Amino acid sequence: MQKTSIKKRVTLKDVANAVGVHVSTVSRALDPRTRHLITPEVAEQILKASERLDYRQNAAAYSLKTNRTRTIGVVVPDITNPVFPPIIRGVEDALASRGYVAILGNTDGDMRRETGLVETFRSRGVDGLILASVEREDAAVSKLAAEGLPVITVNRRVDDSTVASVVNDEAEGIRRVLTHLVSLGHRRVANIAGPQSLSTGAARYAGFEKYRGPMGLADDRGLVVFANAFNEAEGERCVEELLASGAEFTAIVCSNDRLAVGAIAALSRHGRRCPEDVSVTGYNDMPMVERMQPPLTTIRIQSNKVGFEAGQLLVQMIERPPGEYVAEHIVLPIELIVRGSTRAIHAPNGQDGDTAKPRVRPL
Amino acid sequence: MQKTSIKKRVTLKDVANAVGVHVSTVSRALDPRTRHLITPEVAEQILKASERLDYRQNAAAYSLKTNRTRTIGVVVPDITNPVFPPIIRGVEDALASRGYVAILGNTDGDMRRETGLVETFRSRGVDGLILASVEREDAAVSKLAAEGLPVITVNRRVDDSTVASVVNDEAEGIRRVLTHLVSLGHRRVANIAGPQSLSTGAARYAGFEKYRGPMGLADDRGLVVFANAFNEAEGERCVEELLASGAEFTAIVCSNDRLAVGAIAALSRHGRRCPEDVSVTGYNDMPMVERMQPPLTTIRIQSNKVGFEAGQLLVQMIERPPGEYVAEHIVLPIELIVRGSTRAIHAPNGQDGDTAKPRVRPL
DNA sequence: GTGGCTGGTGCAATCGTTTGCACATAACCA
DNA sequence: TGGTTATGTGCAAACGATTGCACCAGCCAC
Repeated sequence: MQKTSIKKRVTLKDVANAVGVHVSTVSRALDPRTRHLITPEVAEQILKASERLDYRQNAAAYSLKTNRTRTIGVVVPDITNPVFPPIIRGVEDALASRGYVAILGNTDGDMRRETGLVETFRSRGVDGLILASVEREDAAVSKLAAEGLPVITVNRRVDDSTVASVVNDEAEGIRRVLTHLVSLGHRRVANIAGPQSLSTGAARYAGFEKYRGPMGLADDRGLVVFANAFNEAEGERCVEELLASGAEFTAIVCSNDRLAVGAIAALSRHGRRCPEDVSVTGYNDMPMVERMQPPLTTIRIQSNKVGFEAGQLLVQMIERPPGEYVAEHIVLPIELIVRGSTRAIHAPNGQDGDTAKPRVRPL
Repeated sequence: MQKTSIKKRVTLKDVANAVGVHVSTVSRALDPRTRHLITPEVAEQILKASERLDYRQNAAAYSLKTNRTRTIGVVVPDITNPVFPPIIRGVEDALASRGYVAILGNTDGDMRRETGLVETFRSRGVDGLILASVEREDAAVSKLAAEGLPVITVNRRVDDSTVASVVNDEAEGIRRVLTHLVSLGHRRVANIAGPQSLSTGAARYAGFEKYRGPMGLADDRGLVVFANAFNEAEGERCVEELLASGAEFTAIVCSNDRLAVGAIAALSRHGRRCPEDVSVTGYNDMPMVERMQPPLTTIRIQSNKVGFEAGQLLVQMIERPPGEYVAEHIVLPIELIVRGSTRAIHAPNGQDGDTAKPRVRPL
C-alpha cells in the first residue's frame, strides 16, 4: 500500500535516483535528439523508470531554461462568431500533434485589445502568434514579425507582406459567384462590400470590381454599398441603402454570409423575396446557412484547413533557426456552393440542373 | 537612438540595478500584497523604473518558483459545436480580468482523449480545470477533484456531487416547454431524449418523465426515443424510428436544438410539416435557429454566463487555501423562447401575436 | 607500452523569481 | 542612556530542467 495521498510531482532527480545515474544523463536519455549520447541499455532503463514513476517534464522549468514554452497565442475577434471555431480547431489539431498548445484571446474587433492581448501573450513567452484579428494596416504586427517572433495571420492579411499568412482565394471566390450569377442571366448585380480596412473585405470588393466589367455586368457605382462590419445588422442597413437609392438590381453579392442573412431579412421586409425577386449570395459557408430559408448560395472556404496549415507552418517557423525562414503566403482554394438563394432571372421556362428550376414569369 | 535591434528581455535584476536596490526589494515592491514592506518612496521609484524599462514578469520563472501558472485548462467536446463558443468566451472573460488565461482542448466526445488532454494540461501545471466534456460516470474526474485540483464541470455534471459544477436548470426548461405545448392543446407529445450518459440528456429526459403525467399528457412508452448523440443525424434517425413505430403525436420535445433541426428535416421528408402538422421544440437556443424555417421554439440557456460563473468560481477555488472550499453547484435559470416551430393543435385558421393562442378544441 | 581518441557520464552553472532569514538602523520606552 | 522592538532591506537558497565542459575509461595504432 503505497497510497501517499499527497502526490509530490516526480522530477528528473527522482528518476535519476531510481536508476542510479545523474540527472543530466536522464535528461539526455529522455530527449530523442540527445538519446544517442547514452548507452542504449542505460537509456532503456531510464525510459522504463521514468515510465514506471510516471515522470512528466516540468513545463515551467523547461521554459525557464530554454526560453521556449511550446505555447502559441491565438487572437480572434470573437470566438462566438461561427467563422472562427473551425479555424481554431484546425490550429489546435496541428499543434497538438507536435506537443504545442494554444492560448486564446478575443478582441471584439478592438485594436487596442489586440495589442493588449499580444502583450499578455508575449509576457507569457509564447513561441509564436496566430492572428485572425488583424486589419490591413497594422504596424504593431509588422513590428512583431520584424523582431523575429514567428507570426502568422489567418483568414486575413496585413498589407505589409513581410508577415506570413494563410488565406482563402478571395478574388476567385467572387469570380465564381459572378460567373454563377451571369449564367443565371443576371446583369444588374449589386455588391454589399465588407469593411475595406479588412483584407477580406477589400479583396472581395476588388474581385467584384475586377470581374464585373469583363463579365458584361452593369458597372454602376450605385450598385455598390459598403458595410461597416461583417454582421447581420449591417447587411440590413446596406439593403435599405440600396433600395433607398433607387438602384435596380436582380442579385446581390454579399461579402460574407452574415451580411447575406441580414440582406435577405431586409429584402423580405420590403416585400422582395429571395430568390424569386432577388438572388443573394454569401461567402464563407458558415454552419447552418444550408438550413436557412432559402438555403444560401455561398463560397465554401476551408476554415479548418486554414487553421491547420497555419498551425503547421508556425511550428515550422518556430523550430527553424531564427531568421532562416521567409514569410510564406498560403492561399487555399475555395468552392462554390449553389443552393436556393440564387435563381435564374427572366427564364420563361425550362433549363437544367444547376439550381432551382426557374419556372418564373418575367417581372 | 537606442534602437537595439535585439531586445533582451528586462528582468528584475535590470530594474534593481537601475534603481540601486536588491532584486528581492524589487520583487516585493512589484507585488501589491507585499508592497507594504517597502518604504513608499522606494516602492514608487521601483514602480517608475519598471514602467520605464517595460519590465514584465517572466511567467516561467514565476511558475517554477510558486508552482502556479495562472493558466487553466478548458476541455470541450468540439469547439466547432455552436453550444460551446459562448461558454468558452464567458470563461475567458472571467479569467482575463484576473490575469489568467485558458488553454483549450477538444475531445470529440472520446473519453480517452479527455484523459489524455487532462494529462497534458496537468503536466503543464494548470491551476485548475473546466470540463464541458464529462459523462455522468467519470471516475477520473472525481479523482482529480479528490486530489485537490480545482475542477468545475460546465453545462454538464458528473453524478458524483463532489465535483463543482455550473449548469442550467434542465428540469425547469422541460417543464416550460411542456407547459407551452399543453397550452397550445397538445396532448400526445413525443420526446427525442438525448444520450443518457450525459447529465443534460438524463436531466431533460427525467424532467419529461416527471412532468408529463401531472400535466395530463399521454405517457406512452412508445412516445420516447433515445438519441445516441446530440446531432442532426440522430434527430433524423429518431423521427424515423417514431414514425416507423406508428406512434401518434402532435408535438416533439427534443433534447437539444440540433436534434430538433434533424427532426424537422426528417418530418418534412415524410410529408409532415412543422408546425402545421407537428410542433417541435429544441433546447439551447443556439445561434441561427431563429433564422431557420420555421424559426425554432426553444429554451434559451445563458451560455455565456455559465462560462463566466465557472471562470469566476474556479479562480476563487484556486486562490483560496487548499481544502478550504466545498464543491459548489450553481444552477442558472433558463428562458422559454417561443417561435414558429410550435403552433396550436387543430387550429383551422387565423392566429396571432405570440405564436398562436390556443384557439383549440379539446381532444 | 605509451599517446591520442572517442564515447559515455558526471559536474556545476544557469535561467528569473520568490521568500525565510539575518542584519542593520531607527524608534521607542523606561 | 541602554535595551528592546519595529521596520526596511539584503542574502542566498531554492524551484527543475538544460547543456558546455571536464573527466575517465577503454580502445586502437604506432
